[in-house]
Amino acid sequence: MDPKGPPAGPDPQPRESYRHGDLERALVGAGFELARVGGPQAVVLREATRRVGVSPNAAYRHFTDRAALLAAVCDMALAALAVAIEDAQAGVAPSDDRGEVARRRFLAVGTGYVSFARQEPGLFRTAFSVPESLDDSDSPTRAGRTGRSPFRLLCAALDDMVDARALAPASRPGAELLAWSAVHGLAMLLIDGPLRAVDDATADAVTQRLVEMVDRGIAAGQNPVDG
Amino acid sequence: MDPKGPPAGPDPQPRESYRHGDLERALVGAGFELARVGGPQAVVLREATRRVGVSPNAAYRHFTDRAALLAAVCDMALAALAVAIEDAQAGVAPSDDRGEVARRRFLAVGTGYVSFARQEPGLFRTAFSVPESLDDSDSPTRAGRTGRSPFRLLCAALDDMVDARALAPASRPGAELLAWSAVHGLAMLLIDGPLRAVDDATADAVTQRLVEMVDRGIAAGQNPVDG
DNA sequence: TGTACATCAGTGAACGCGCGTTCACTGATGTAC
DNA sequence: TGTACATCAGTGAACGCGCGTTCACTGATGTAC
Repeated sequence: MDPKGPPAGPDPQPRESYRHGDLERALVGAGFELARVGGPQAVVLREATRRVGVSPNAAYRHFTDRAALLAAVCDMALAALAVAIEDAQAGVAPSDDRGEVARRRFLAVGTGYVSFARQEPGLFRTAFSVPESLDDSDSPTRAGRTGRSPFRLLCAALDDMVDARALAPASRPGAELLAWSAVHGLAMLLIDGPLRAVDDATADAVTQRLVEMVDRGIAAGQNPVDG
Repeated sequence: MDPKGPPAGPDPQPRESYRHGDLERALVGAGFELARVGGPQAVVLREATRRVGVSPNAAYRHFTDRAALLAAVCDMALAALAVAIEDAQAGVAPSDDRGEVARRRFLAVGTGYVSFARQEPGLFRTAFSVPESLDDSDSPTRAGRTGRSPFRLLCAALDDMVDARALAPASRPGAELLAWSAVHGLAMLLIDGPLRAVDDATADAVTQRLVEMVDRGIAAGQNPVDG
């Protein structure tokens, strides 16, 4: 509740709010909680300062404006998504069949993605609220434990499938966009759209079918994949 | 610019704004234009009344609050999307191969959907901004020329494929969700996401690949489709 | 056909709200001597 | 080790904005007699 900053002062009693210590990080954290509950719209500069116990204008020492704060929160949400994907991938059982492992790790990107969207819809919406190119998305602030952004995790999984001969090299270019579209669309329909009311079991079943559809359909038409 | 209402008055000069005639429709129309430019957030009640040339509170004669106006605009956006899909389907060349026609009409749902999203991103976002179940989406205000909502057009296209033996009956249940997810996700990535900067040719190519992926992948794994 | 009247779609003014942002300031901190 | 001082992260008050919404009202319209 009261995390000490790096310079561990010899001061036992709370120093009120003056000279906060790490206000920037605290504001991003407060914004992250706001985003978790209410999505990007809920990331209100004044409310973030209120929660940290600081006057509204103090935020301007660390962010040029509200958009800069939101961008920082967005990066944090992307990092949380990346961790969720990594966790899902970590659950893939090892096997001697290298191709099968690569395929399962690829499917885990999709299931982890959708499951994060369902568990943290506010963060998910926030992660995609700042319209920036995700091509240069390898900023460490947007990455998970392996230092990869969600997009890079997807690309790596596809590359591994090619390496393991579970996907024809001819099918690889652009495949990340197809897979991403499918999974992203399902996530949106589940959290904001007509499927937002379905129970977990149904959502899981649809997700499973979807990632299998992608797996089947991603192979280029004229080049059947060697299994 | 000055469309006469149904009761064609014998009054040649504009009657200013008093007794508007069809203020409800005019407000929805103004809201529609606002949504077209700026999405659901831009549907501001005061701005709509301003454009119609009426005092802000006049809107409350026809809508209980802003949310009601937005819902009406949302329905209109859904109807516009339905028309776009119908137009795309109308472009499918006739053929003796009934299965091929059914498949092409199915693919046209996807291409029409994505192309509408690209051409009218504000309306597209607005169409999905009001979180309501789309299962009961056959309200005429949300339908296109054939009286079907976008979701119903998709379902009908899939049903036709089954009828024409272009899709195995076992693959039909739930297929609409898989197809919709893929196409919806691509639309979102193209208008709000990392693909918003790509040129038309690239967008069309990715769209084409995506709908083909869906077409290939939608067949249930254990039941290969007879084609 | 003419008149009295109820209806109700509009007006004009005002409200409270919370926002983002700016201003001049204050006082604890760390450094140079 | 002690002191003067520059730095700069915070304060407190205020701004203008545009929003959604409510109030008491007004006056054109259509209807009953």
